[in-house]
Amino acid sequence: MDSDSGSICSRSSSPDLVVDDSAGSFFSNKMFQTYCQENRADDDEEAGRGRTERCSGGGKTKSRSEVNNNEGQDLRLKVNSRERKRMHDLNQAMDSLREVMPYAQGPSVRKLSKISTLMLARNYILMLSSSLEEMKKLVGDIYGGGAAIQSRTAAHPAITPAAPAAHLPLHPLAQSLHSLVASTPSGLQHHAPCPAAAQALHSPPSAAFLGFHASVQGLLKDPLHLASTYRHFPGMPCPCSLCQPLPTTTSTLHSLSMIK
DNA sequence: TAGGCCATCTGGTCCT
DNA sequence: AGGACCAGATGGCCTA
Repeated sequence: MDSDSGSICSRSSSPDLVVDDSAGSFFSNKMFQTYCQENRADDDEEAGRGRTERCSGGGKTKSRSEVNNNEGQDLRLKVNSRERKRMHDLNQAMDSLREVMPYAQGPSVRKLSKISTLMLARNYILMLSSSLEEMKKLVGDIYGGGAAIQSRTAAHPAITPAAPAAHLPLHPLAQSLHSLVASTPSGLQHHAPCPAAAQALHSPPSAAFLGFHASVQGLLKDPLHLASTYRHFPGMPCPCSLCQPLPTTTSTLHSLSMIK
């Protein structure tokens, strides 16, 4: 009935957002489409009837007030439908964000709440950023002196720049990266409760190098109850609030203040 | 049963 | 004027 209702699930208000329909998020796409098909008609009709009296002219000529009433009603329905669709788009975006977050996804794991998803994503980005910075430093340390490497390779032709790791002790970050690369997709299934088991699974040097402080972790509260729903990847830095690095920078201080 | 989370409606504000 | 965005209110569902 509503002219707008047919397009509820079809268009995204954010054109640059790509949502993968094949991905198996909880309330994304399939469930939502089913929901739309089942409730579309009822929603719009009930929404109108529930709040504003519907004028049933019964085929007779409608008075001006009735026409205005119907127009206002239609407008209200259209606005409601748009708002509903906007929120659905927002939820789809939230689902697509959940899909790329490092937490267990499946029928047996409860979906992250919106606030948890956002805060987890923020912590994850911060963690990746710091890891990237550390990696840059590491690369700078290893390859920084190009001349030094040249002279080294000249003195020892067997040592090539392509294979420095074979002769240098692995940096802790490199170790953690190795474990990252080595983790298979099946390894992406979380299996360790936070944070003690995660600490046991992390190789101690890499965990320490990435700034995870178990003694402090134990003291931190988890206001979002992430620990109950969030499980950790083996060998992977954890972005959850329990495993956050110490607030040594202003950004992390901000993150802590954001956690209330 | 209380509290958390969510979907929806609604009115207001801002922008094009 | 119409649409997007936002926040408050409300009610339903689920879990501890």
